[in-house]
Amino acid sequence: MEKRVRLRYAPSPTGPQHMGGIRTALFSYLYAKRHGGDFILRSEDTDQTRFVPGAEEYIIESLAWCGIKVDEGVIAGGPYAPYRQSERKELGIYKKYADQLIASGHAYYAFDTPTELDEMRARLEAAKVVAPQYNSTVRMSMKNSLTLSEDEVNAKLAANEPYVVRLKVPRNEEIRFSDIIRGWVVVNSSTIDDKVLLKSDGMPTYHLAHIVDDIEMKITHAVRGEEWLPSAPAHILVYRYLGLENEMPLYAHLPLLLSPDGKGKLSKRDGDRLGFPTFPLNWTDPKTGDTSSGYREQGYFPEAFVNMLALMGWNPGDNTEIMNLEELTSKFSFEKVSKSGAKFDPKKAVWFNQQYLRMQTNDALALIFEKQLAQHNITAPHEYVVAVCNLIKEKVNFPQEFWSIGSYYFVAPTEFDQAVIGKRWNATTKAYLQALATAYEALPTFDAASTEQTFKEVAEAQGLKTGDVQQMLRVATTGAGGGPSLFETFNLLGKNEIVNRINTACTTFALPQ
RNA sequence: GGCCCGUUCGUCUAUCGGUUAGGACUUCAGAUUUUCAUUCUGGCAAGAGGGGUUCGACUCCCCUACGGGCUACCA
Repeated sequence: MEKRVRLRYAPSPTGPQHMGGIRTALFSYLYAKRHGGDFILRSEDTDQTRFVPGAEEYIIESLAWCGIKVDEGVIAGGPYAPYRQSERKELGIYKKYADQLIASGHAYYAFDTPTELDEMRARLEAAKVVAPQYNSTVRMSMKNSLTLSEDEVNAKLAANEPYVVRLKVPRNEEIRFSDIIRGWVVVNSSTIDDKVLLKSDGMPTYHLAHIVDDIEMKITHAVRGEEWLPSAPAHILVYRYLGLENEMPLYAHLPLLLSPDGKGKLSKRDGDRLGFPTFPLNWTDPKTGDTSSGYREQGYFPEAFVNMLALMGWNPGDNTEIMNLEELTSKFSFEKVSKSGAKFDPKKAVWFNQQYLRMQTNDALALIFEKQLAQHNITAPHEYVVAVCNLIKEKVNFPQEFWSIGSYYFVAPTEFDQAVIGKRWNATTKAYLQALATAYEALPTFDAASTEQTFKEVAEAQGLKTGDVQQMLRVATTGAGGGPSLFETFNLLGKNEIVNRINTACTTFALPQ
C-alpha cells in the first residue's frame, strides 16, 4: 500500500516569514494536495532566545490569506499534537532519540564551555587548519565523553554540569543521498562537523528536532530551502544511526529567491531599498515598533501573490502563467522545479496583480472602492460605484489607486493638471468651453453619445479641431490630463455637474498674459 | 579559505542529442483610442569560456570562470 503523502511547513517563530518561506509552504501544500495528502504546520521554536511574540500568529494568518489550508498543526491541532517543539520537548522524545544515539556510540556528551570553544577555533585558525570545526580530529582534544573517563563523565552529569550532545561524525566516509530536485549529492563526512543535537538547556537543535518530528509525524517529503543542503548529509547520518533510513522522508531542497539586483538572497533590506514588500502581511516589530510592508496591505490579491510565488522556480511545462490555487495544485510537480536561484522581479509581481484585478467583477471592485469612499465620508449608490469601477479598472494595478484616480466621480476636482492648462488654456479654449457649457445646458438627453456629438459640433462651429480642446475639457471637468472615456464619464456625472464644472473652470482659471 | 549547489534573452523560464532556440515581464516602434491608460501588431534581446564524447550538443563528461549557499549550543 502506498504511504499517505504528508508534508509539513516548519518555520521558526523568530519574526515574520518572508515570501521565500511562504513559497516553501506553498510548494509543500501543492504537492500534498496534488497527491491527496496532508499539509502540516509545525512550529520549530527551539531557540528560546530568538522567540518573537506574534510570529506564530503571523505565519498562520499569512497562510490563511494565501488560501493555504493547514490540515493539522499549531492551532489546528491533530493526531500528532502538540505541534510546537517547545511543547514536544516535554514529551521527552528528543532526549529519548539522543540517548539512543549515545547508547549506540553515535553521539557523545560534550562539556566544553563557550570560551573553550572560542579558544579551540582561534587555535585552529592560527594553525591555518583548512576547515576549523569541532570534528573527528578536534574532538579528541576537547572535554567530552570520548576523552574523559566514564567516572568523570558520570560525576559531571551528577553534578548537573552543563553539557551538549554531539553527533559523532565519522572521518572520511562518503555520504550520498538523492534529493528530489537535485539528484544525487555526494559529500565526504570529513567536511561535516560534530553537530550539536541537544543543547545545554535541554532543547534539541534543528538537526535533531526536525528529524525526530518528521519521523514521529510520518512526514514523507521534507521541503526546505537550499541553505540546508550542506547540513543534509549530517541529517542522513542521524537517520542512519537511528536505524530509520528506510523511513526517512524524501528531501527537496528548493532554489533560493534572490535579490533583484543580484546581491545574494532576497532579504527585507532589498525590499526596503528597492521599494517592494518582502513579507506577505504587514509586520510591526514588537521591540522597535518598525513596520515592514506586506503584499496584502500593498493591495495585492492573494491569488496574484500565490500565482507569482509559484512561478518563481517552478513552471507547469507549458506557457500557462495565470493559474489559481486549484490549477496550481493540479499541475504541480517537483520535476519542474528548477535548480538555480530565481531573482525576484517586482515589476512582474505588479503585472500579476494587474491581471487579477481585471479578473475581478465590477461588483467586487465596487465593494473595495466603497471602503475607500467611506474613509472620505462619501456614500454613493452601489450601482454608481460599480459603473465607475467598470470605467477605471483598466487604468490601475492596485485597488487603492481607485481613489487617487477616480475621486472626481464623487467630488468636484480641486486640483488641476497645470501642465495641460499652461499649454492649452487661452482665450480660444475658454470661449469654446463657455459655448460648450451653453450647448450642454440645452441638451434634452445627456448621455455619452449626445455629449460627444455636441462636443464635436461646437468645435466645428468655432473652427477648432477636437484635438485642440478635448484635453482642456477633460482637465476642466476632472482635473486630470488623462483618464477613461470622457463622454462615458460625463454620462455618469450628469448634466448639472458637468455644466457647473465647466463654468467653474472658466471663471477660476487665469488666462495667460 | 574550505565544502556544497548552480550557470539559456536585462529578468522569470521552455527545450529532456537533430528547433529559424519558444513564451512571459521589461523595453522600443507602429496601429487603435481625437489625450493618458488599455488593447492589437511588430522589433531588439540568450545557450559563460575551453576541451572532450557523438554523424550531430544548449542538452552528456571534464576543466576554468562567474554566481549563490553553508561554514553557531540560529534556524
